[in-house]
Amino acid sequence: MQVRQRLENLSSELTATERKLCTALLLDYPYAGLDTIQDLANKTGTSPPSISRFVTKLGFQGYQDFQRHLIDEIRQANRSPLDLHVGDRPIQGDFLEDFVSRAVNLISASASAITSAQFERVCDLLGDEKRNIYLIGGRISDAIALYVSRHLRQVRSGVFHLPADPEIWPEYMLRMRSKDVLFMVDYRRYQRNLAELARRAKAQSGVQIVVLTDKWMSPAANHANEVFATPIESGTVWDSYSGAMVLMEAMLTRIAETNWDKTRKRIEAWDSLRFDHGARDDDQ
Amino acid sequence: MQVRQRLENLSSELTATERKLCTALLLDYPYAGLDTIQDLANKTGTSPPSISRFVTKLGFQGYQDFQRHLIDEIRQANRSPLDLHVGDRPIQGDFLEDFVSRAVNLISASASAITSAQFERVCDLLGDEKRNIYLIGGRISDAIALYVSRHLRQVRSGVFHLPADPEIWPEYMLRMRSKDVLFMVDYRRYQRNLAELARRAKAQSGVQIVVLTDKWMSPAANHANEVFATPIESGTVWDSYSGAMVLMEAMLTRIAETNWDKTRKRIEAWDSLRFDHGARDDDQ
DNA sequence: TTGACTATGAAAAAATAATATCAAAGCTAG
DNA sequence: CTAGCTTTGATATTATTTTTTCATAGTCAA
Repeated sequence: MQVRQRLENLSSELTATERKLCTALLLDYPYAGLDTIQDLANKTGTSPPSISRFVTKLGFQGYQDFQRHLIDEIRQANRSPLDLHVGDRPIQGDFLEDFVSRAVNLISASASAITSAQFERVCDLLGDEKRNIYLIGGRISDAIALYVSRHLRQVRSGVFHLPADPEIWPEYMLRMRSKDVLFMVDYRRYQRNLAELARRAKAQSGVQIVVLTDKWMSPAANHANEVFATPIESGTVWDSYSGAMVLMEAMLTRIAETNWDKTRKRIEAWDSLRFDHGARDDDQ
Repeated sequence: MQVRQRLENLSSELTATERKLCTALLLDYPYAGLDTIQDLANKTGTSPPSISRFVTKLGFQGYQDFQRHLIDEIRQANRSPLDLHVGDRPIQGDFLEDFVSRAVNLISASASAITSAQFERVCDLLGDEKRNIYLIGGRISDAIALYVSRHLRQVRSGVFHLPADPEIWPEYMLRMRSKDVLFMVDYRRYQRNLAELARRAKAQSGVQIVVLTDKWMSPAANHANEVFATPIESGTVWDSYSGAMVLMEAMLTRIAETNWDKTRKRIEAWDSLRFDHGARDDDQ
C-alpha cells in the first residue's frame, strides 16, 4: 500500500505531533521522508523517537523500512508509461506493434547502461588482431555468441567459437594466452559451467574476459575484466535479447569501421575463396 | 554535475572493480545507489571499502553524500519535465546512441512491413504440434535460426535444426511431410544451396515453407508459402538483423503465450530433467 | 485539585553503516 | 620470471543513525 494512503487511513487517530509529521511528509512527498530521522525531526520541530513511533504506527518495521518503501514508490512512479504497461498484463491490441515498442524500450535502456568509454574499450579489445578471441554462450544465448563470432571472423583472424560440450574446452584453454580475450554471453538462467570456465581460464592463462549478461550478473562476471549488462525483462513469458543483439551489432559495426580498409580487403579475399555452393555473386 | 556524467567522465580511469560498480549503477540508475553500501557490495560482488573509495574518487565526500546527490537528482528530474534521460547524456557523436536510434527505426519498419494476419498465420503454423518444424539459416543468419529453434524447443516437440553441412540434409528431407514446416532464414548474401534445398524439399514432400529474408527476397522465397521480409540496411558497413530478431522474439512470445499452460508444463518438465552441470537453481 | 493516563523528547543504548588499516593478491614493466 | 607497484577485501574502528528507556509535561474526568 502507498505510504500516502496509509497516512490518510490513519489520519483520524493521530496525535498532535504525528499530525505535524504527516503534514510535513505530504507537503514534500515523498522526498521529505528520505532525510535522516534526525533531520526530519529538526525540520518538523519534533524528535526522532516520535518519528520512530509514528512510522511503526503506520505499519512499518522501522524508519529504514519506511524509507525503503518510499524509494520503491519513486521507482514505480518514474517508470515510463511504456514500462508500466509492460509489467501489468498480457499484450492486447496489435500484438506485434506492442511488442516492438517494448523491445525499443529495452534497447534504449541497454544502450544507456553502457558508457561510451567502456564500449570503446571492448571494441578495441575484440578488434585487436594481436589477440585471439574465444567466444561462447549459454544454451540460448549462444546464438548471440555465434552471431558475433561469424561477423568477427569476417573482420579478422583468430576467432574461435567454443563448442557447447565442456569436454572439449580444455583444448581451447590450453591455447589461451594472457593477452587473448574470452567473450562469454551468459543470461539467466546462468550456467554453472560457464562460470567455472571463466574461473579456470582466468586462473590458468590470465586471459582477458568480457561478459555480456543481465542485471543480475552472471557468476561468470566475477572473473571478468569487462561486463556489458543489458536489461532483458520485456514483461512477457520470455526474456528478450534484443537489447543485447543491438549492442552487439553496434560493437561489430564499430570494429569493422575502425579498420575498414583491412576489413574490406579481408571480405573480398574471403568471397573469392568461397566455394561455389555458397553465395551467388549477383546479389545487390 | 550529474552522477551519471561523473561516471562517464571517469570511466576511462576506473579499475576492474570500479567498472563493475559503474555498470551496476548505470544499469539501474539511479536507484541502485540508494541501497546501503553493504547491500550494494553484495549485489555487485565487491566490498564496502571499494565502494567507499569509488564514490570518493567520483568527487563525493563519502557514500552518504553520494546518496544525497542521487536523491536530489531524482527530485530535480521529477520537477522538470525535461528529465535526466534527456538532459545529461552528451548525444553528440556518441556512436552507440546513434546506432541505437537507427536500429530502432529499422525495427519499427520491420514490424510495420508485416500484417497481423500474416503474423498470426505463421505463429499458428509454427505452434501447431501436429507439424514437425525444420529450421536452417545462412552462414550468418543461422544464428537467428538457432535462436528460434532453441526457444521453440522449449515450447513444443518436433523441432529440428538442420546442420550447415548439405551432405546431411537428405536425411531430414526424407522425413518431411506435407504438413510440416521448413523455416529458413536467408539474408543477403543469399546462399544458393538454401534455395536449392527449398526447391527440392517442396518438390519432394510438399512441405510448408516459411522464409525470413530481406526486401530483395532470397531466391528461396520463390518456393515459400509465407515470406517475412524485414529491412536490414542500417546505413553502416554491416546489415542489421535486429529487426528480424525482434520479429522472431515477438513470434516466439506469441506462440508461447497462446498455449501458455502447455508451455509452462513443458518448461517445468524440462528443467527437472536438466543435468546438474547446467543451470544453477538458485538464480532468483 | 487530584490522579490516571497519554504524549513527548532528552539521553543512553543499540544497531547499523561507513571508513581506515593492512596484508595479500594481482598486475605490469623490465 | 621477478621486483615494485596497484588494487582489493577482511578486519577493526569509527561514525552515524535509530530505537529504547525513562522522566516530565500535558490532558481530562471525577
